[in-house]
Amino acid sequence: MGNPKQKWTSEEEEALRAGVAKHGTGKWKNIQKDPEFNHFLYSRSNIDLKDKWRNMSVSANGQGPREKSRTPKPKTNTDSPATPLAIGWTTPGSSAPVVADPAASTDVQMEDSSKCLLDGKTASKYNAMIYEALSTLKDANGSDTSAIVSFIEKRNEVPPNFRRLLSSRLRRLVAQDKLEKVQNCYRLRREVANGTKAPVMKPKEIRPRISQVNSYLGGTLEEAAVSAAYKVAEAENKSFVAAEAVKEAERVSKMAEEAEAFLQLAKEIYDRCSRGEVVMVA
DNA sequence: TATCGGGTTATAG
DNA sequence: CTATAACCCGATA
Repeated sequence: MGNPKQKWTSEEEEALRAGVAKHGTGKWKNIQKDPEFNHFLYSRSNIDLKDKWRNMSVSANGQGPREKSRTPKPKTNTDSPATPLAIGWTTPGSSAPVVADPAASTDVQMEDSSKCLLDGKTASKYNAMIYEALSTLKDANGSDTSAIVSFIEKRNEVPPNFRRLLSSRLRRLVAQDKLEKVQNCYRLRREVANGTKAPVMKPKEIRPRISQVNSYLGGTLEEAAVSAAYKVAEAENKSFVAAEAVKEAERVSKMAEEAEAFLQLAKEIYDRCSRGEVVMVA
């Protein structure tokens, strides 16, 4: 009766992946409680996390462990091309060298203005910091930029132009209805009472992109496997290494989504510049 | 209590 | 119909 089966959003999947990378597999309750991920996973139980992780592992493996003896699928796998791709993973809080991405062609046609913007990984890292900050300093009216900056600066090493960077992120999140802005303060916005689903965007929109990206990469397994192995080192799970490598592919699709939004921001800045306004871009 | 693995139901193709 | 994703349940430490 009251079970319309709530599908997992990509934000939730991302949070789960990050959580596993941070805490390790099996620490489902820890991940769920972690303030860094709770904002995404508050509506999921630790059991849900476990089940979801199992499902993701299965689909990443091609076939699998979770199948007794059904129709054997001699599916001709779609792995052939090889495109160089660098994958760098940094857990929030530790400063590790982030490998610069080779100007991922996200198919968006625009003359220039591809530089000076964040890549997907960095962006979601900052997003996580923002959520952590806002959920920790629980201010009913929200927190202003300065408060957020100082909170994050206390816990993480941040670049010198971080304040400006943060402003961009905040504006982005507000535009996505993830945050609420009242006067100069920002505060979390959790979507309550989701009848069938209250998505800010339909997953159908980005699905095609995923296949697009999937074909874009392919022979990145060497690089990906290395970083993936590092990522789940504490999880010491042998079969998951390959699975994680594939997971990185889906992560790239997030980048496409982010890039799209950044374009919007860039446009805005360009707009203001052409209007004679002086905009500093660090 | 949290985790795990098998089982069940809902949904997409 | 089948295959898969989300959810459920009992066993176990």
